[in-house]
Amino acid sequence: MIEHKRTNDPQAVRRRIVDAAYQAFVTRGYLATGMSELRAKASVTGGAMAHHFPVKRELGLAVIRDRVAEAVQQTWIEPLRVCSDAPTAIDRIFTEIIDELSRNGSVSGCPLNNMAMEVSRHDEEMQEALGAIFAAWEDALSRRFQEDIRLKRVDGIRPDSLATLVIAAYSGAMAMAKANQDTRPLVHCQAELAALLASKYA
Amino acid sequence: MIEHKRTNDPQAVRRRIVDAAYQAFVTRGYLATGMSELRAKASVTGGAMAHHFPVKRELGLAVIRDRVAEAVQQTWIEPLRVCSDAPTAIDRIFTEIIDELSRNGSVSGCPLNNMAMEVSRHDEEMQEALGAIFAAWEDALSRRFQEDIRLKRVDGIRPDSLATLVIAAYSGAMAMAKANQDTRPLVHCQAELAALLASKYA
DNA sequence: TCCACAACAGGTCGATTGTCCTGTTTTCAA
DNA sequence: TTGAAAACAGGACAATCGACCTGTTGTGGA
Repeated sequence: MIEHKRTNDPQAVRRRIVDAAYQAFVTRGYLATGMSELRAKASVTGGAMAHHFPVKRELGLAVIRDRVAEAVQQTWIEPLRVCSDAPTAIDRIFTEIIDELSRNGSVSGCPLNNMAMEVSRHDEEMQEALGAIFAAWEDALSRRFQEDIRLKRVDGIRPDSLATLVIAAYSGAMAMAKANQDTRPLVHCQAELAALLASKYA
Repeated sequence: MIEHKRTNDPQAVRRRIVDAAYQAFVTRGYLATGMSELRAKASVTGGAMAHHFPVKRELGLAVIRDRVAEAVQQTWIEPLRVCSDAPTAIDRIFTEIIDELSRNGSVSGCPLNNMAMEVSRHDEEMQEALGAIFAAWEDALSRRFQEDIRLKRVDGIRPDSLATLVIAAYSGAMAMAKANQDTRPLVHCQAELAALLASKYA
């Protein structure tokens, strides 16, 4: 008799599945990733997968709520909080991303944007979850601009629309970089945004 | 005996297929659209479909080269040519798009961006075709800025990176608008880009 | 006129998709 | 200690995917 040792660690199994799904969804895409592929990557059986995520939708929602939101939080919202002002944070974030992309050699795109582009039209609940992350992102950036205004670091800007422009430029540049595997769009946008903000900040 | 009248108009059949595929690919997505769905939409049989497009890849390539390239040409490159200067063209293009989206009530996103985000990582040939369209777009915009410099309408700008920023902002705003079905990101970016360009143009 | 081939009809094919099933093992509360 | 439910194993399931098949009809050149 072969002794089949079961791990029976539901939290760890769930984490393995969501980790594998997050990595696969943002690199290969939600639709392009099959459940069997995820089972293999996460080293879980069909039974375990079905227990934690009976349908693919729920796995997608878990990835969005747990991982994508966290990624935006760490790469954008947190740096915005700790840096001295918005332009410094934005410039640092771009540099960070460009360096990381140069290091591993391939551009997989912005996780939030990737998911949003693919699934938002198909699933209302995912659309809401993704929209909430976009809103939080814009809100954090807009509030940072407002704080800079309050601290007399800048004048004559519209925090809301400027925040939208920065996010749009970042997302768009990421999309272009992903499309032809080239970091140049990000470098260009970093330079232009820096120049734009420098002209506003004294 | 039922008389089955055959149309036998290969060009029209091909056009029907590519039209249906273009519309489906940019609204529902390339992977999410099945061949059977396209057969129904284009009202063609499996035989006709197999004759014109034996594999789905070729249909995707045809859509990119015939329709997506044409869409970018008409919505961006042509207006850039006929308007008095770049800022005017950009502002008009944004207004046009926003109006169109408000009219039909839903945002399906930028055709080029939609296709690029989904398939560029999976297929090298499609990536090249999409990259060429992006390059032509950037080139047209950059050349327009250069011409404005030559005509002494503007000074102290970097045409290349500014062109990248405009395209990235547009693509990103479209993605955000698509994600939560709201034209506001486009309106914000239009305003910010207009302000940015106005400060550069005398 | 005839024939080779393009154009099309209509159905079939294996592979893969996401989902779900029946058992077995572990956990935890009573 | 016992029983119920959670956690997991391993495979089966129908549906759908893209691809491709054989046959028929139209077309244009020799």
